[in-house]
Amino acid sequence: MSKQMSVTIKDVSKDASVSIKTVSRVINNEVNVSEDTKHKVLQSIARLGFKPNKNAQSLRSKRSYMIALLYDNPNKHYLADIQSGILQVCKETGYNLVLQECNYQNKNLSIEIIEFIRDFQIDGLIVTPPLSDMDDLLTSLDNAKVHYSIIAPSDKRISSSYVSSNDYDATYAMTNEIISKGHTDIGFIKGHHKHSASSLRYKGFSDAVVQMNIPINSEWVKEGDFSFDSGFSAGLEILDSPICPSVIFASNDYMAAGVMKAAQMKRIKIPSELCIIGFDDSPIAEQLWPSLSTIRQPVEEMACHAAKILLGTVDGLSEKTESKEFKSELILRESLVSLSG
Amino acid sequence: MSKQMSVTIKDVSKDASVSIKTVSRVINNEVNVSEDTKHKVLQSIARLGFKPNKNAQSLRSKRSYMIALLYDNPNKHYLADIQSGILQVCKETGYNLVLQECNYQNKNLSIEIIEFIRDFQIDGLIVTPPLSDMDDLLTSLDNAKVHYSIIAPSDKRISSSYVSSNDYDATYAMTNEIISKGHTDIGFIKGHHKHSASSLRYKGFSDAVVQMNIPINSEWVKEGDFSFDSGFSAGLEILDSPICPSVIFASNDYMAAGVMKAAQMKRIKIPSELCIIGFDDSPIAEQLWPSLSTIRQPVEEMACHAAKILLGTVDGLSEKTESKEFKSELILRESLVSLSG
DNA sequence: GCAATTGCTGATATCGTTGTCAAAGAACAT
DNA sequence: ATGTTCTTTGACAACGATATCAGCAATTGC
Repeated sequence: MSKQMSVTIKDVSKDASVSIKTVSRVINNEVNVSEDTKHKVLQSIARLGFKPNKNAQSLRSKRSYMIALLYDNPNKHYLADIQSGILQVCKETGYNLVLQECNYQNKNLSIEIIEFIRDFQIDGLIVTPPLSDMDDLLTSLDNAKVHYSIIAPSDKRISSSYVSSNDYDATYAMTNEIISKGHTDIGFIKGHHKHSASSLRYKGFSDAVVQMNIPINSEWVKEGDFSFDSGFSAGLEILDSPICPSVIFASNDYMAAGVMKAAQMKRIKIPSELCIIGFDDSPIAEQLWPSLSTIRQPVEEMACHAAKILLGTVDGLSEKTESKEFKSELILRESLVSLSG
Repeated sequence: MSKQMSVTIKDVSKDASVSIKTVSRVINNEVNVSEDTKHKVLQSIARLGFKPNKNAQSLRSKRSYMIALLYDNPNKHYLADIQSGILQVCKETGYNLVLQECNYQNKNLSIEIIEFIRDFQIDGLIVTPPLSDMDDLLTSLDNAKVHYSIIAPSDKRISSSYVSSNDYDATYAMTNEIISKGHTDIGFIKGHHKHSASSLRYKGFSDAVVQMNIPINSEWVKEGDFSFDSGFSAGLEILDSPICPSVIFASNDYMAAGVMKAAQMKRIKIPSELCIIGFDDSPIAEQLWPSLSTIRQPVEEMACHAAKILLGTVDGLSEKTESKEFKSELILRESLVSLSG
């Protein structure tokens, strides 16, 4: 206790008068240990304050008790939510989270990631958009027999470790909400084409519009990259059209904020002259004036679930968790009102 | 190569016809290895694609090649910047970053952190506000001989591993800027009292005001907690005063955004009737309309520097990096104009 | 010329766990 | 009584690196 040296399994085995292997058995909750010896060992462990050395465990068992988060996402709030969701599960299970920032354009990405996993014996990965949209990456991970779970908008990909959001349904529902308020002139700003969410969100919008026999004016449909600036430019372009829409639906809140700024600079009144819709329910949605109608996905919960799925496959102990699609929620705020006149 | 098994130092030693110790010497860049053998070994390493096993290294050398980021900060952008700054350095040096979210109210915080470090043999810590303001925590770390570097507003604490920002100077300068524009009725919203930045920022403001013989109206000074909501409430309170200030200076951008929303709801025109100033240059500052005048700290650079300092002490190889105070920059945007009338 | 120092190298112990395998005893079947 | 199986246990090797220390040349000092 007073010495600097830390207590090892050997000390425990002496204290409990059993072999080190038996102590190891108790630590790892193996079967075939009599209640008596188990109790004895646990007492010694408690008395000596023994903590297994993770590096020795990792070296021998080839498991690191660490999982990594793979991301290449400019949206910091999204990322922060993902991180805290994962960290909750890590805290419960004693795993640790390491960050791995990636560049989806990196030609060697798959190779580098697999090297990283081997180097640090990372037990598993959580893959977020847009990396989760890269089929070749996922295939490489499969081939390398890497454990992973992915967070992504739902589409047809079949995988057992899949946490998804229903982006299509969400924009479909929001578009119906817009139409029900009497609007027919609706602009749309798409997201970055590398994100599968972009096409799904647009499809939800266009399907809803077409279903109601409302024509899509292609002058009012622009492509952004999820950034404020791209939303701002797209907004300016749309608002420069000879005829303006009465609503602009942007594929995320940052772009919606860009549209709002563009409109305000042009002295267009929101929401009376122009309604604006976003996606994500970022903090900024509530902080703008007027506040932004948007769509909320339970990102933190999704990340939590993804971590549980991963640890379920990695760590036999925790019960298996199933794939799941999470539902989004429409958040109606000041920026969307019924069409007047 | 074809086998699943990874290449070990033993394989290299055979291939190069030297002892494993010599290979180890080469890996670790030790002295007293002849150029000849060094070359031979490096060739074998390259040929076999050898990568040292981090867990074995850690076990033997008691170093994990991992550093941890300690935080308890609601500001996600700040945190994201910190993370990417650190990750840059990690990438260069081959270290990894693990996240450790803390609760500054946790009574056992010091103990838990030190346990965490022992468990995972974490090589060092980077401590961010408000944890960096907790003297007892830092003392515990010192006693446990834990390597760490801290990021904090400058104050008198003496430490060799200290990256600081000049919050006092920054608000002092900004206040002078405000005064030079003819304003004398200035409100201020303080930040969370647990952050030392809060008092420093207020002191910079009040010193500048007092120096110019401008009285401080205590009705116009409120305390928030750095959140949008607290800024919103404080803003409403100030704007409900019988006489309103012509400027409100908030201790961060989120609170400033809250003030802006409060003003806009009251149909107070910005900036003609009320100027608003923030702090941090968060993305929202530019995205609001009118855009927010604020103060920019090079957070990412600071984090980068903190990581370098830490790895300088942890990892003898990299050259030592010194403590440093980073200067802030005034960002003047639309929300601050000269007093008219 | 001989001892002392320096430069380079390798055999082997070691870090703290888990894995392998065999032994001992109890329980059961024949 | 004997063979077979099951449960519980421990001795020892192994994981893949670094640390210690000793040995052997080559160089230096006097």
